[in-house]
Amino acid sequence: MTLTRLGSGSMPTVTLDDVARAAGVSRSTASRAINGGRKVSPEAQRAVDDAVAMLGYSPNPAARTLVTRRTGSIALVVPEPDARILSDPFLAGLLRGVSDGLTGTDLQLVLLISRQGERPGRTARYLRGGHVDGAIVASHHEQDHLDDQLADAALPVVFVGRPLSDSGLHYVDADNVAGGAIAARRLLERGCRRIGTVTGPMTMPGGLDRLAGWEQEMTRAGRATDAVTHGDFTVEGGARATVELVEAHPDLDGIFVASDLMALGAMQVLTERGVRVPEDIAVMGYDNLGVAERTTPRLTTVYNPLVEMVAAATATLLDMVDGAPAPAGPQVLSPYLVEGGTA
Amino acid sequence: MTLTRLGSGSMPTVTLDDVARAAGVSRSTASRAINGGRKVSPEAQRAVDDAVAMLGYSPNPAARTLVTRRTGSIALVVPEPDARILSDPFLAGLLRGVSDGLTGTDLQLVLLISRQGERPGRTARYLRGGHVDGAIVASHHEQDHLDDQLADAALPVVFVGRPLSDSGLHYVDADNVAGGAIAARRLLERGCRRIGTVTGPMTMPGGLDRLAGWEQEMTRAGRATDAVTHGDFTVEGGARATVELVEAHPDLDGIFVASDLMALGAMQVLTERGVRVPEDIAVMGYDNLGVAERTTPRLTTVYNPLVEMVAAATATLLDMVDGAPAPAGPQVLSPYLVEGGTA
DNA sequence: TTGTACGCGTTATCAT
DNA sequence: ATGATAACGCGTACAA
Repeated sequence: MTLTRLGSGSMPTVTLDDVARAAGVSRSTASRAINGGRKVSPEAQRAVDDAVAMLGYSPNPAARTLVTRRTGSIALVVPEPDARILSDPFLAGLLRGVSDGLTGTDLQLVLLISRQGERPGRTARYLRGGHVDGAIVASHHEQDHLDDQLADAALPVVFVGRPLSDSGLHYVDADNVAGGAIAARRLLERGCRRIGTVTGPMTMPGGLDRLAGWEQEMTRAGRATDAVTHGDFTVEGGARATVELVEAHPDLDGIFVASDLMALGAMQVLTERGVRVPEDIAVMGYDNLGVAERTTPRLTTVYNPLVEMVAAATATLLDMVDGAPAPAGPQVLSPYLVEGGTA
Repeated sequence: MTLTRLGSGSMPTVTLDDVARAAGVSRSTASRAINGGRKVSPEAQRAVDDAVAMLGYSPNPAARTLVTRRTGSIALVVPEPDARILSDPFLAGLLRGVSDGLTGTDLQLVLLISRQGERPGRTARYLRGGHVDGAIVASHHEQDHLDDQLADAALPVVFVGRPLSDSGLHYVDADNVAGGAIAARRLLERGCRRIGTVTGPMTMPGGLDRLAGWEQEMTRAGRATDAVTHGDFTVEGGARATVELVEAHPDLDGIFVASDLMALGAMQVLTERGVRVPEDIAVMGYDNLGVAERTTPRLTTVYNPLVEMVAAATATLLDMVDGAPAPAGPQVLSPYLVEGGTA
């Protein structure tokens, strides 16, 4: 007897029943053999395995989900795709993190990118709708209230980066305050006499915290903290804020720029103006997520352990999905200095 | 009567039956009201709407999928995460493309990143398993035989980039031959007397085609095409290949580097060696996917219309999912020159 | 160890 | 327009 493979015509969906019949056992036995394989005789097991191979059987995920209440997938939520998110190593870092965290599992990744102009609440509805077993939410903006919308959800959720409204949600974060301090310290130890900073958006925890850390360290060293301008985590924004900064404070000989992308912009405008980096002005960046490596000279920067954060978040999420209680406090990872030639 | 919201306890899964009961109609009517709303009286519609809102009802996707045979999601397959894929604007471009193509739809995106060390065929099995309604496959390497594995599948699939084994699959591509020619032409018109090229991997269609285009144009202009070295689409590889190239051909005054990342490496080593760009040697890049914008001077390059390709692929896929036949031939988009200061 | 029977939540068919 | 009722494909108590 020959097996006829139907060409492009829709395959006649081989079901568990077919497998059972072909193996000469009942559906239950076939099911057990296919899953754990517990409580099934070697012969039955073999018969089922053969039938599966023969028929090219693949369990229907929907049916399985319907009864097990497990979808086998988790969501990565990337809200508000502003310039920073979609154009940068940031996104790649996120994906590497969850990808790392998912190795060994059979879970798949559903990527939720909030498209602008879509009805608010759509993402939250999707997440609560039972499409996924859990979610990790990255870098949310202030305006979207995903944290509130998810606060009372049954769905396991882990945030990457401290949510603005601390509603008891679990999250993993990097110690951006410490990072800002590291940057300041480097410039101080380097002997800079007058140090300024270009911050990130004051609406984002990361921007705020890095500034706070810088101020702390500067103050501790008895330095002024008045040379501050604000950027938006983009190259152009960094360039603009740097021009502002140096024009307002011509005596600067060291700048902490709160992201590598902005630092890139800073280096460009400084170079254009004939300012030598680091001889005239030392520049510290932040992130080390693929940009700092590519400047000349290589940017001295602070590593923002994004991949590790996301991997940790994923690991935690997996535990929660498996029924483990959410960890008591947040996990906080430490940034560290990455040597370069600009500070 | 007050609605009691259960706190963290797992919500008692409100089903369509509950809605129907609360609305005083049958399940069928409730279902119709919730979906198209066809053949349902205004009163019934209102009653159902109210009940839905009241109960916070959300249809069970698994149950729905089970009967409709639609999952409401498509997969983006990113095989073989080598250096190029995960660390670069390439991935961001892919995601922007599908994201663009998905606007207006209720489809979600499942990201399939082949993790190395996983059983081969896993991805193909997943795709054939009915988890998604369709798939777009990007930038596959030679070694994974996803194209073969998917050739006879019932699942709608669109490739981004020409598959190596042309098995009648549908794909959308960029005209890399034309792109290579554009790069060559620019260098020729600029007055370069001796032109070389750093290619991409000779195992990838893009690498091969860009070289072919360059050779075509050079030959047409009566120039030699012997100054060729091979890179791997990475910064380091580009730097290495460039050194090789200029050492073997000291008379070069123009180089076409087949990717911006490699061009970045090229500019770095050239600068280190005291070679001025573009005065001594003009440099043409390729891609314009986020790297060229950030070099100083800005790289002159050829735009590889990745986002448009993926968006087109997604659009085609959506049609196919909706039952439309696969287009006859491949869609091919055209690259174009992007001005910069290096050539 | 194996099989029987039921339930998961929805949509689709077909009378009414 | 509405309402029974039958699938959809699978896991799993429970009984044997």
